[in-house]
Amino acid sequence: MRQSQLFTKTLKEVPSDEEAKNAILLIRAGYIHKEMAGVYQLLPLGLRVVEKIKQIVREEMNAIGTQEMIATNLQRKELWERTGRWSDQVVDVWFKSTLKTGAEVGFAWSHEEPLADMMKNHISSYKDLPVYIYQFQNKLRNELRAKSGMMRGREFIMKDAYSFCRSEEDHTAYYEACKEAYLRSFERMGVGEDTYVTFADGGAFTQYSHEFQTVCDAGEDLCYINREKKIAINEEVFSAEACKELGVIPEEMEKVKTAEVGNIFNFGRQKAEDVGLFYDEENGDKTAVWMGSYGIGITRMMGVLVEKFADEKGIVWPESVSPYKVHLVGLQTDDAQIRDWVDGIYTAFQRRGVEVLYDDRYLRPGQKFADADLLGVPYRIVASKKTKEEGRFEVVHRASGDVQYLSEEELYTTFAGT
RNA sequence: CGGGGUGUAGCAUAAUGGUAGUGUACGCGGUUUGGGACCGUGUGGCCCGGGUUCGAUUCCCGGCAUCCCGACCA
Repeated sequence: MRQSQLFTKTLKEVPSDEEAKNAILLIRAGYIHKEMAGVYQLLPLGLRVVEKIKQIVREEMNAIGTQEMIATNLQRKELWERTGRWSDQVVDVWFKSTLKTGAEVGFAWSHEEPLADMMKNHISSYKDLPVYIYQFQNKLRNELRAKSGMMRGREFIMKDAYSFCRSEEDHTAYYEACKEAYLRSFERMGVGEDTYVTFADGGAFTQYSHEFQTVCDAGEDLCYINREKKIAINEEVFSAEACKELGVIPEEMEKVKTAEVGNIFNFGRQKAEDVGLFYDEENGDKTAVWMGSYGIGITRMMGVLVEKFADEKGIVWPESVSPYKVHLVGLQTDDAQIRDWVDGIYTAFQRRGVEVLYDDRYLRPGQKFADADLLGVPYRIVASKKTKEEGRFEVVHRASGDVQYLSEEELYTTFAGT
């Protein structure tokens, strides 16, 4: 992508209506646009990051046999009434509207009910089980108070998966596989070290549920963690008994702020019973399906990554989610000879399939470097008149600041990657 | 939903009971060119409604928006 063609502009000033570091940097760098409190448009750069995060999660979900689909945002009132969750007293984040016909509809804050109900069309026998589905979808939640930028919005992208099993054993096997898939996903996004499978309140169905909490100062949750044993307990269920059960000593637990990036739930057979999702056993018995649900906050993850890795100059993306792999910064490109030469390097990168953002603008170097730092692409490659004469390219690693000098050929072998 | 703060140009800000100044961004001309350079010039603005007043961007009331703290987050 030629930066001169990118319609987004960077901002030197900090927006006055944002306090959260993630929102400030993402807005300043032109990744997102604030539409209203807790609602952000994804601009071209932001979309690329979101797609990168999604792709990692997609690969891991596919790998454990989960099938991707997309559910609708409009939902039936009748369905939620059946499970007692239409009422605003029970679920206080509903957005609701009315069709021209007069029928009330809800906007998706979760997809548990509709997808469980939908499965009645596809699951009727034990032979049809198990089924694992997932989607990336916008969730709409009428939060009383949006805050922390991308971390807690009213409209956000979530990956939600649902499992439909015959037995508890089958369910547990998938549940564990999903747990591993999540850990691999977070590892790939660069926060494996700091992300904990956390014991949290299990709600109505089980004693504990599992959350995936990433240590992050901007997070809203408090957890007690044990770094060696890699065990974390949410403050809400932290107790002497809980510690004993998990084999840790309360005094050895470190209290940290965390952001919930994922959550997995075991519903048992209750959910299917409420919705009316039954299958025939071999002997003809009607049995409720054993269900589970599994979420990852995609856009929240984007915010968490900014919060965790950004420095005073701007965003620092983990390579796996960066909108581009290299940022080719051309200097003296107003000189036609230099420009043609740098254009050639840009084209060569593209031909080799390297995701490259090319700063071809006629600006002063300082401005281009400042923008590059703000955007946070992992490698900045400068191509200038001097580079052309000396035949070696300055390559700066955004995260560490390490500088190396490579020949043109080395550039391609290094970044074309295998 | 309770408490507090703030609404002036794309963004950030200043002053003011008599229609508003600056920075940045943007347009034009010029000097610059390895860390957000500079000179000249130009475009562009008081959240909405009501009240007080000869006159309100300014004061008062209400609304809306937004931020923060708390509550909430099955």
